[in-house]
This record gives sequence, structure tokens and C-alpha cells, in this order.
Amino acid sequence: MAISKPIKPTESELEILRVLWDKGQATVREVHEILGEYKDAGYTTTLKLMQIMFEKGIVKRDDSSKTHIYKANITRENTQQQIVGKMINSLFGGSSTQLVMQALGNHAPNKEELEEIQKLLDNLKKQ
Amino acid sequence: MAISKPIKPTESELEILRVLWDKGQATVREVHEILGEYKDAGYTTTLKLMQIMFEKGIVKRDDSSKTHIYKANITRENTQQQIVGKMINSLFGGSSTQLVMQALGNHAPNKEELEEIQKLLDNLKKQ
DNA sequence: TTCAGGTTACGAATCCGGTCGTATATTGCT
DNA sequence: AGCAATATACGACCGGATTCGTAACCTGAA
Repeated sequence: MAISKPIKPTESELEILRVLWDKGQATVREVHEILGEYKDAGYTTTLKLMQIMFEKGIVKRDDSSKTHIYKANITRENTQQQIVGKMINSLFGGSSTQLVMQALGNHAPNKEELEEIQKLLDNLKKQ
Repeated sequence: MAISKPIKPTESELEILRVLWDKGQATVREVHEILGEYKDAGYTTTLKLMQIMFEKGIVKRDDSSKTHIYKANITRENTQQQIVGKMINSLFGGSSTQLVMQALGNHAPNKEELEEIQKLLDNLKKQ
């Protein structure tokens, strides 16, 4: 397994990544309009952000036509793992269980989700 | 229950808070030396940070003697909740279950912890 | 009293994320 | 060709976080 550098997207970058992950790919305008539903920043702000993300290697883009098409260059799963891992260390003293208890305690899941977690738990017990 | 303002400690502030939470209280020097085990910043940097945290109300202090004694002014639990809640929304589309699966999948807990989680799960199922 | 060591206070420099204005290029239409 | 619409590129600014140098202030020991 290759060692992945500690990518640390900022808050704004995460918002953009979410759009890219959901849609698979998108132009600056598409991203900007989706973000615009709950946030108001100028178009060039979104553009600049995505350009910087490109320089950082967080996204890739197809610039063969005038309107560039962007895609995420890091996976949702990896990013989640990075961030959750760091949080477990910095906030929960390295105990994933503490985090799980917190999350379940304050955001109770529904029946189906409970089942899902139960299944995973059963699997872990077997090992 | 009083509405708690959205306190958002920075990364550095969290490091300091962790020391304060663990020890209950500490002087600037104590905090600085503990942080120094894995980080090197000048003493006055730590001091300034803690002074700013005091102004923000994140910590309180007893300045009756020359060497001030600091304590956290927000609880670990509240802070965890804040941050985990935000992460669930921004990274897991509002699904705490997704976060739980992530955490358990990548940081497998031991037997005792599994039991603990199982207990909580059973409780949630009853509701 | 005097001085050395440790402590707080404070201002300034720097860095980085986020924001935007403006210039420049490309494209399609008339 | 000329124009309007839309894109990208780029530099500048703002604010907050972080860092540190220096001054001012105790306090205990010699």
C-alpha cells in the first residue's frame, strides 16, 4: 500500500469536493451554482479555489475545451479516513470507541442503520 | 438546556485544551513543556495562545499569584459533540452511521470496547 | 538592596484561507 | 468583422491564526 501524503482539505475545499464526489465531475459554474444554494460567494472565488485545489493536486481537470471539467483526485473514503483518524487521535485520545459512542449517543440512527452497525459489530467479534 | 454558542477551537487551541482537560489545571509552563514533547514553539507563543483563549472565554484562569493557573472553560464532551456533529454533516452527509462504520472499520476496537458498543446498541434498539 | 530567573503583557511580522476586481481569451452569433 | 456572453488567469486585499522579540514586572536568594 502506497503511503498517502497527509492531505488536509480546508473547509471550503471540502464543500467543493463533496459536489465533485456526488456528481463525478463538474465545471466551475456547476459547482458554484450548487454551492450557491446555501452560500454566497462570487463566481471567481469558486474558480480561484478550484484552481488552487488543482495546483495542490486535490482535483484534476480536463482543459481540452474552453470550459474546464473538474474531477476529484482524492477519494471520499480516503479523505474520511484521514480526517476521522486525526480526530480520533486529537480529540478522543486514540480511542475509536469513544468517537463511536459520541456519534451514536448524539445522533441516534434508525432501525435499518442499527442493523447495519450490528452486522459490522458481529463481524468484528468473530475475528 | 442553554444554547451553547458554536465554539470552534483551532487546532492549536485544541492541543492546549487537551492538556488542560487531562490535568484539570496547568500553568503556561506546564502546558508548554507537555506540548514541547512533540512540537517546538517558543514559550511566549504558548503564552500568547493561552492569553487569546482567555479573551475568547475558552479557558479561565486564576491570576491571584504571579504565575497564573489555567483551566478549561468548555467541556471535552461539548467540544467533541460540536466537532463530531459538524464532521457528520460536512463529510458524511448527515449520517452518523457512516461515520461509525468508518471509525470501526479502520480502527478496530478490542473485546471490551466491542461489548461496550454492543451495550449502547442494545439500548438504542429498545427505544 | 541587588540581581538572576522566571512570568506576563504587548506589539509586530508572517502566513494562509478566502474573497473579489479586473484583464484577457474563447466562442458563437449576427 | 464586430459584439455579447462566458471562461480562465492573476494579483491584491482582508482577517484570523500563529509566531516571536522585547519590555515590564515579580520574587526569592545572596
